[in-house]
Order: sequence, then C-alpha cells, then structure tokens
Amino acid sequence: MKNTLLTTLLVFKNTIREELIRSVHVYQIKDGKVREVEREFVFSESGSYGEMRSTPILRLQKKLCVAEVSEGYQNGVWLCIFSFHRNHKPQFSSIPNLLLLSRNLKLRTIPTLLRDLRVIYKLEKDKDVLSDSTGEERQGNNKDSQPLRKVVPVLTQDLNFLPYEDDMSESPDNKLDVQALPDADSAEKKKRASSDRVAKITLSELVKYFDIPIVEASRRLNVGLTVLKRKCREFGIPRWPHRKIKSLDSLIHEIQEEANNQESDDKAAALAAIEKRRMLESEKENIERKPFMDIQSETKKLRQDIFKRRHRARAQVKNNSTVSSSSSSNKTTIET
DNA sequence: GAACGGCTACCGACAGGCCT
DNA sequence: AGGCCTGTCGGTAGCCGTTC
Repeated sequence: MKNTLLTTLLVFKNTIREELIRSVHVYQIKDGKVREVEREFVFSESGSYGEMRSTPILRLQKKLCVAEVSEGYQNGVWLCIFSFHRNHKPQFSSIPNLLLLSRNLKLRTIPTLLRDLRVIYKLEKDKDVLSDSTGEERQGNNKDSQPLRKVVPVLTQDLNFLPYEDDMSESPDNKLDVQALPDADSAEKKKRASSDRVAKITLSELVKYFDIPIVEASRRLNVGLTVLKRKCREFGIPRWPHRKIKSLDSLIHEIQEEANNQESDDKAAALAAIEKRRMLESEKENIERKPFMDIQSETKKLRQDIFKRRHRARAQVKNNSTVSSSSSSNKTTIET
C-alpha cells in the first residue's frame, strides 16, 4: 500500500426514483492514508449511468486515470458502483480502510457490500476482510503494527449518504444489526436515537409498518417522527403510505365478502371478484415496493363504486326501518 | 360521473432541549 | 458549542361519504 495511489469512487444511485442519483464520493488512498478528494451530489434527469459520465466527478475520475468500473449488486433502491485506478488495481492486501467494516461502521448498512467487494477484489477469504476488524488491520495496510487508533482519520470520513438497503434478509450482518437495536421495552423515557441506529433503518424495516400510522411506526422503530420522515425521503417515499394501504386493505376485504356472497348464486361474478381481489393485492404489493406510487385510477373508481353501494345499502336499511316503524304506528292507530 | 364537505392523518417549520 | 432529536402547531392532502 505504501507509495501507491489508489482511487476509489463510490457512486450510489437511487434506482426507485430513476431520475435521481444520490451522492458521489471520491476517495484517494495514498501512502496508506485515505482522504476525500471530492464530494458531490449529482442529480441526473434520466439517472442512467451514461448521463453520469458528463458530471465533474466523472471528469475527475477520468483525470485520475480510472479505467475500471465495477457495478456492484443492487442494494435495494441503491446501486453501488466502484471504480479503481488503472495502474493500481487493488490487491487483497490493499483494501482501503474506508471499505473495511471495522473502520467504517456505516458500511454495515450495505448488506451486499461483501459480495461486491468479493467480485471487485476477487477475494477468497472474505470473512477475514469484512467481519474481523483485528484481522483486517493485520492484513491491510497496517504493516507497521500501529495501534488501531492511529488510523482515526478513516473513521472520520463522512459517509452520511451511504445507501440503505431494502433487503436485509440475505445479509449475514442483519442478525447483528437487529441485536444491536436499542431495547424498546427498556426505554421508559423517550431517548434520542443513536446515529448508528438511524443509519441502520432499512426500507424493508419500514415496509413492515406501512399499515400503521407514521406516529405509531416511529414509536415502534424507536426513533423520532422527524428522523423517520427524513429516512422516508432518503428512500424516495414522499408520503407515508399508511392510508393508501389501509384503503386497499378495506377494498380487498370488501371484494372478498362480495366473492363469498356470490359464490353459490353467481359463479362468474364470484370469479370476477376473486380476480379483482388478486389485482388489488398486487397493487398493494406494488405500493409497498414503490411507496411513491399513486393508487390506480381504476382502483379509485372501484372504491367510489363500493362507497356508493354501501351508501345505498345503508339508505335502504334506513328507509325500510322508517317504513316498518311508520306502518306499525299506523297499525296501532287503526287498532285504537 | 363529477363534485363537494367532513374528518383524520400527514407534512413542514420552528423552538427548545438533550447529546456528543 | 454545535448538531441532532423531539414536541408542537397550523396548513393541507387524501380518504370516505354524500349529493346532484
């Protein structure tokens, strides 16, 4: 690592909102030290990788002779892209501290980073690299056996804009993350959420609470409403979809009842209702995946129809009850 | 089908206080 | 000390129900 120049460019692209490219950091690793040489937030109309080539950051990349670009796996809404210096392709022994989990805790929020790095670094012993901090220090650029604290500049790198994934289920780190969460039950007084906790909130975690109001969700997630809203914006969620989900749920329920009622009388109608329910369920799943999506106009029409039917049915019942009560009162007057 | 109103829940801004 | 989080509040969006 000594006297070598390695340029690492991390690009995170929000793939849900295709038009948005989130943030770009350029780190230079020189003589065993990592420093941020450029930081820029790039927003692109199309969001395509080709578009990005024209940005100042990518011009810088060109200037630094970066020839190799590796696209990592997609991390939920984010696409991770790495690029490296043409003449100094990273070796197993020269992983920048910035990309070591133990040196940069925020990397924990990228579950597929391990796989990405394996591809990029062609790693054999990935465990040693990403899970064991002391091991990586030994294997890394720390040949002088310096104490860990001497590499502090790496830890202070600002990666506030690293991506947050939506599928932690595959991540071996996931269990650790869950265990690391603050104990909600033990917190009697509302305590400030740690930045580590906030960074670890994932889209998949949020999805679980889409069917409850945002206030309740923030309580369960053990973070403030403001934090939760900020996370929503990061994930491209303009509004908490609780009401959309609730509305679709009630429609699904309504359609299901309709199907049940018609099962014996009208098989065709029952089948049509089942098909409708299936479509609504798939729309609900779509909204859970892409919470910024609006309810389809077709569904809105259906909702309006159901409101009307419900209203007519209530009016009918009301009418019947007034008729029966008036007829019974008439009867009593006649009898008297 | 279109439009309107009531109501609930959400948003954004801001102030104050806690935490690092 | 500065940054970050919570709580509050007024405005508003959107769901639901109703009417024409």
